[in-house]
Amino acid sequence: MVLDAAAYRFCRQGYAATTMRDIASDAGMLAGSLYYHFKSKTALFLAVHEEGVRRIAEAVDHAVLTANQHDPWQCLENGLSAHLQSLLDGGDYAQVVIRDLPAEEASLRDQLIELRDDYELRFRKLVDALPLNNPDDAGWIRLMLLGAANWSKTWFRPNGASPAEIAAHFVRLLRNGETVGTKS
Amino acid sequence: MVLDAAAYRFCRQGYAATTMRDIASDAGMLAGSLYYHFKSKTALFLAVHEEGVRRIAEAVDHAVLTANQHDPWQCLENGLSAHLQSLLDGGDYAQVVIRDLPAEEASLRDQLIELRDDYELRFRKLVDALPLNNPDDAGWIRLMLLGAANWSKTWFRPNGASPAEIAAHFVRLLRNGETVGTKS
DNA sequence: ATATTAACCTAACAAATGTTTGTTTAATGG
DNA sequence: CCATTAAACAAACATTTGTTAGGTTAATAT
Repeated sequence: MVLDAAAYRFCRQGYAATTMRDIASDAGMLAGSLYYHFKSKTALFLAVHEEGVRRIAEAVDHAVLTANQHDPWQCLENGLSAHLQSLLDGGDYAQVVIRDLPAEEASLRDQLIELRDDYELRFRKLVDALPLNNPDDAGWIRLMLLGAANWSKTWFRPNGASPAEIAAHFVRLLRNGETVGTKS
Repeated sequence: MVLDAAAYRFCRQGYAATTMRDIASDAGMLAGSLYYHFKSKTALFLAVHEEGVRRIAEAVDHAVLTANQHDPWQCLENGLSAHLQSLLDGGDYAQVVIRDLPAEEASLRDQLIELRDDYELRFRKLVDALPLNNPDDAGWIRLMLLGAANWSKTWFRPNGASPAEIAAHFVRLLRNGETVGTKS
């Protein structure tokens, strides 16, 4: 399928380094034929990006819903685990969302950033639900977790720790220092 | 200067989207003239990258040396602060190191990754010097801090928290949970 | 004064780029 | 069986790309 081929290439080469002929070749057709499905290269990239955000969001929402609702830290860990899983072995679509945004057209850039912000709103909620010693730390915890998670694609190796394990470690390190004094 | 112009463009547009004519124009000359100074586009990029690593490494080394040598956490925070400062308001060179690596030529990629690994060795040492409850956490702490730091260029705003403040928050959140029980 | 060299220009090169146009094929519905 | 439409092709288009080759200028050293 065309979108799959585009995701494959955009994921590995980035936007600028990917040519319409690359994508067409992978999809088993010629470059011109792509314009029957998408009206431009940027439109094709936007479609891949949207599908990527949709998939990650779906995975995270599902993971959070089925989490232990009585432990906000566990909810957060489940969400982060789903985020990492989508990113690290969730196929090409998810990684395109994290890769470099094409800086050329400002309007496209703004659209992509808006998509990403909408998505990250989920983690804002998850972190705000935590019982923190200092509620002002919520923002820092969110930035730390998402940053560390998104950067993990640079050092992740399939034979190392699994996405779920990584999420557990990250959340645990922050939880130890922020657990409120309710030893029940 | 040619290298400055290259850093400027590579930083903002990435490798593939930057043309030799872009760089030449900013440097006040024509595209062909660049080949007097550098033998190819990749050589030019490599030079920018090397200079970027050199600058960050220098900043971090200096910050760690002048830190309070009796507090490993403070040393780490100073190092991270210098790292963030280089990245966020340290000019274009530093950011090129963090931006996307050109995936095209594998040999170039490997060279760049090696440069980055050499640099990150400093933080491996800084984290290994920490008095941790569980020494196995050293690796996770390093990955978390560097990941969160490198990702900060996507959300950093000059009118918000300063690089030094960001570093302090990040280190504090981890320190609270990992302080060994020596209350002296 | 002459030779040398650094630094840049001019002009072109072949290849690659996103995109358009007109045409063909294959499937589908009446 | 025929009309319609989806989906692809073939071939070109105008630019843009990295790169090369040879010429020009100004400074420097001998």
